[in-house]
Amino acid sequence: MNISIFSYKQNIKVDFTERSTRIKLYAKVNSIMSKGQETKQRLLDSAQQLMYSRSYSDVGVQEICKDAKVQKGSFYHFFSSKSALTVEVLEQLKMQMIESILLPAFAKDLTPSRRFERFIEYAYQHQVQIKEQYGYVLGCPMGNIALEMSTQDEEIRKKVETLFESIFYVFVDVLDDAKKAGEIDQDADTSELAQVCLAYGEGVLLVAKTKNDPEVVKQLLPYVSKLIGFKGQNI
Amino acid sequence: MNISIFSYKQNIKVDFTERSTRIKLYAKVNSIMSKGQETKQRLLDSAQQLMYSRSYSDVGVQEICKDAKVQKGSFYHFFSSKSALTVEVLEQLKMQMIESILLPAFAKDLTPSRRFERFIEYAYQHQVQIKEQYGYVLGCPMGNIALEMSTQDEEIRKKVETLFESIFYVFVDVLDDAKKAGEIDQDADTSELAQVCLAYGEGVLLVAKTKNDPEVVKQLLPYVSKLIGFKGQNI
DNA sequence: TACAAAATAAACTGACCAGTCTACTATTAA
DNA sequence: TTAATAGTAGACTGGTCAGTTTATTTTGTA
Repeated sequence: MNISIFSYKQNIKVDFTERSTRIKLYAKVNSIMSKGQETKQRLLDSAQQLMYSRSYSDVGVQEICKDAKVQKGSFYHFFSSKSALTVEVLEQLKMQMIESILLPAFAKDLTPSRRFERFIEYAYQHQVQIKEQYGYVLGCPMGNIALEMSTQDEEIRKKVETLFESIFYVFVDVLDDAKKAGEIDQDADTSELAQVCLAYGEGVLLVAKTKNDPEVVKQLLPYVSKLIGFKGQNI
Repeated sequence: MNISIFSYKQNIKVDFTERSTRIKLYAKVNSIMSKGQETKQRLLDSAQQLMYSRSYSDVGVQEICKDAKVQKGSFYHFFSSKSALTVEVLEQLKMQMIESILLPAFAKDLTPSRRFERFIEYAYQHQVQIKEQYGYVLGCPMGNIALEMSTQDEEIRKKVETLFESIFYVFVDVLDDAKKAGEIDQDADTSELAQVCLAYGEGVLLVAKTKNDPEVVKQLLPYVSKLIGFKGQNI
């Protein structure tokens, strides 16, 4: 139950709060992690796993502790509340998402439009794997929590909002590249297009989860190129 | 707490399970409703309101009963479970959505592309009103429940899936009209485009809810025309 | 008016909720 | 070695959860 959904490297911090997508790496070796930090990490991993496969409300602190083999006293030693834990889970989720999907997909070895194609393939493969593993398409872990918790927990809502911003900057970066490469209109509003891409991606994952069918991702996500307006392309 | 979110007319059944969007009206006067049926309706309305403004899990049977001024015994007289109630709430939600937004927006007095513009305006105005009323953008009540419950309650997931199908048929209908009118490509796959529209709409509402900002709807939803590929249009 | 069915009231399960508390045991640094 | 700090253990709180049960009242119909 503690295998991470994304392949996960410890303690790599990526800063997307600046528009430039410079990456800062604070390399730390796993073995340096103290016993306490390992316990905390187990709690974060269990919580992430359980909440993603079910929901925030359906997973209790007790169950997270049991899964992580940690006592309740320890839980509240590391986290002030379930909500505070969730905010940290979301941060971890963002790092994993950027590292294991966005950065590889949008690496600059291909043309911007090809990067999008690779992104679509990764997103599809990811949902296929999730369905094999859990029996359900789980969609986007951030979108899921956002819709469930936005009206109930302002800290969580804000956190998801900033996560979306981080992803947004990744899209802006590729779209700016596309503009430079002449793949899209010179007067395209890349900032607005990035928001559009994010929204469409979330929507496709929502529908895929509802239908419990990863093929929805494969079928619908390519339409993102229409949204962006890549020149000379028919999906 | 019992004022419906959508203006609601009783007992009008719209059949969108057939691709033709013929409407069957079973007109029933309110006063014919028996006292028991009124109680049931109060439970449905309270549940809809409370679950939309918060979430499925955060609203308990007890709270629904209190809001509807109904005793727990009565609740379980009308509904076999909270899940069964929710399925009926979803059905009611679909009817209201079709009646108060989709049918008026996509009425055939305008060209298909103009109907979409009207739809966007309605969707935007609706979220503005919701935010005024609750202090929060609540997004799509079906999408919300879908993401929260799809992996936990198969009946609810299936119900949302069929609701999405009903909405899908409405979109197919307009898109077919657009094809006939020559507003889109003659070889456009209207069925696939309808799915794309649905996904994008859900995505935009998800982002709007996350940012708690109805303006997101106004800004992003118009891009749907790019997705559809209306000829000679720049958003 | 009589009677069955529909509806309501309210107390009651047993399980679980997030979070607290106190006592205990490692770990670290002086 | 000592003392402080970090981490762990697990019982416990008051409250809520979905759902049950039994008795009673209201309603429609014959």
